[in-house]
Amino acid sequence: MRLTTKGRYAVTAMLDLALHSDQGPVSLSDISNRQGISLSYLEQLFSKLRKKLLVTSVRGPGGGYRLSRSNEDIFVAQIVDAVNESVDATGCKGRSDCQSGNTCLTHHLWCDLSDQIHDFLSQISLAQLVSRNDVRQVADRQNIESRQGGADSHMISAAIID
Amino acid sequence: MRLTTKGRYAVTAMLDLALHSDQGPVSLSDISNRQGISLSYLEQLFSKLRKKLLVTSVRGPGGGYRLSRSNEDIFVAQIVDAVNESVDATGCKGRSDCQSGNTCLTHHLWCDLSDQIHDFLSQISLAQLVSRNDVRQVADRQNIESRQGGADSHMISAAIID
DNA sequence: GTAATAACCTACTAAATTAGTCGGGTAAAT
DNA sequence: ATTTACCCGACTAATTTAGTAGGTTATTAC
Repeated sequence: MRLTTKGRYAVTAMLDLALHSDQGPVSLSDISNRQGISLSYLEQLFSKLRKKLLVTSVRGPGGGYRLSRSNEDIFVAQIVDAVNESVDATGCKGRSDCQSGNTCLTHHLWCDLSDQIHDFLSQISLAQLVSRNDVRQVADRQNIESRQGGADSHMISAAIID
Repeated sequence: MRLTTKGRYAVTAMLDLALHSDQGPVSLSDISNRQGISLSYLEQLFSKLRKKLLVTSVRGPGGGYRLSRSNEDIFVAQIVDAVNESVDATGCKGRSDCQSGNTCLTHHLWCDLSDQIHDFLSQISLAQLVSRNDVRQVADRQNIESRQGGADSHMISAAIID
């Protein structure tokens, strides 16, 4: 089971895309600025997201990425699966060969847990996240920050206050 | 969020302990043989389990480890917490400082997921696992194997068959 | 057509973590 | 006294993460 920044970044970036989808294609440098994620790293993640048909790209000036389908039809589990290989909690990827060829004592427990996590993340769509209050609040803050010049501008103000 | 072999080994070992608790203290070398986990690695894990008061130790010949309380009062979440630091899915460990001091866009989502996982694993006791059919079947196989001489004896038989 | 933009691609790298190993101790039973 | 088995710290190889670097290709604006 691995859920690290890779999966978290991917979901955050996709949510950013969903939040700004009314403004035409969103460039990775915009996402990088707003979310504080390295541009090159985003490129790697979006390469995978594109191959899994979650986004489409538009090249050239004014280009960027778009969600390949509606907000409501993209689920967190799909995004995490696209960049992590899976949210599998077993060590044997469900093959039941965890103890040198045989099923280990706790195999079924980890299968149950995997199902639990997958079900949970499969039920949450980008549309649901967009409409959440906590998400809207953070998004509003980020929009103000990025208009003032970059994701870390609050750090500078903090330094000035000090 | 990390759930790797460390946590899985710990739960497997604790379940082995629960399954053989009627036979007095269980030595780590017994667990190592039955479960195919390195002895030195088990020692590290049990050092943490002991510090978290999940097991008690008996030194000297015939010694080993015992569960510190009843089957029914030890839960999978406690075991995983004892060896991993936590099953937290956020990157900021709940501190809400995920984006250079501020809350990141998906912070609350990962909090919800963490709660979900923790609730699930908190409800499963060792006693419940011991009474599961899938666990009993694997345990029976392991008992036969270990009487025949080690956890990997089936590998040898397989080699002979080849 | 040229310059700018931004996607696309491959390869490399530093840091962290995992999953161990190794070599010694120390307490208790025979 | 010797064996058993817990206890402890340091070390290590392999893997993964997170990010960098340096380019190429497609598209738009001038």
